[in-house]
Amino acid sequence: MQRDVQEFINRLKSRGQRLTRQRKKIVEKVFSTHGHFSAEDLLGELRKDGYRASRATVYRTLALLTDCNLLEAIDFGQNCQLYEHVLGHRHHDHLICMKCGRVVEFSNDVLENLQNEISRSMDFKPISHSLKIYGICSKCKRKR
Amino acid sequence: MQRDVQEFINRLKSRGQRLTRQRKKIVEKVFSTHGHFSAEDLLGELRKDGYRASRATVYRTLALLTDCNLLEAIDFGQNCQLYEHVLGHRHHDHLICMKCGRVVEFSNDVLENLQNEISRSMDFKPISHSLKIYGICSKCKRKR
DNA sequence: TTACATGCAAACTATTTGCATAAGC
DNA sequence: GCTTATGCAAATAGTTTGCATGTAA
Repeated sequence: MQRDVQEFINRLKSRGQRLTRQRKKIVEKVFSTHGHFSAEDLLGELRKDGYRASRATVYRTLALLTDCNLLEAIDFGQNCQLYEHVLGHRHHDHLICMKCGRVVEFSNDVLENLQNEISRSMDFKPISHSLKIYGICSKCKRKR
Repeated sequence: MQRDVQEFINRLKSRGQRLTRQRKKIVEKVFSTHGHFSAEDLLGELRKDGYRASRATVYRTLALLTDCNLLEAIDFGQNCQLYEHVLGHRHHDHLICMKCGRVVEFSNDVLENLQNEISRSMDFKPISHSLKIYGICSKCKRKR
């Protein structure tokens, strides 16, 4: 958390951009939150703290953090853009429960390597990827 | 193409729904088009043919086709919902060029099996998945 | 002091919906 | 003729933008 905030300040400086009151508050909130969150979630959290930042500034700051590679934007489809921390979190993919919406992370090196191999065999230079497996999570399976 | 249209008619009937002039025209266009297309692309194609169907009907018919499992809706992120045929097309994943936007399909059984294994090892019942690998395609690599 | 950031409200994009009218079966 | 589908225009949701004003450095 402190490290992320510090890193944000560094990257802002190196870009000649400013650390405003709003950015500071937003970034602190972003990095004290865990898991995936949306712009609207974040705005709600800020308001709950009695802090009012404009919706536009929240969106602009999320874009800035993504651009600085401190946040990753993950598209969970149709108007569902979520964000997650980058620093200290290795790359992972997602299992998404179609019943309860729960998102579970996983990572697997064999899978990563295989994807790279496949890409190369198609003369394609892989840079990043997104894998989402949809199905039924353990809790929901048991409920049936 | 004829098979898809026929299948659509069958599924409509079994649902007690009607084959309207608009649906017929839209479905013919959908299945004579290859590759990925958006609702707006489709509407444009229809208009180019001098045929005017309302935007609402195009959206409603695409949803119907998806519901009938004749089309698959693939989310290419942020306001980029594309569709592709299902019948006669085995499951595949996508390589997406970050330079030119070209989309190349691939499929790999080892990859599929591995995903299923991983899911099971996490007590998750996989139903479907979406894998997109972003990078630079062969043409764009050569251009550099 | 001056360039950059904010807040507001309006614009935008893709999509959905309510309702009167049209048309399959 | 009854019920489903269409077309329109308005609504929606999430996000972006123009511009006057505020503020960090």
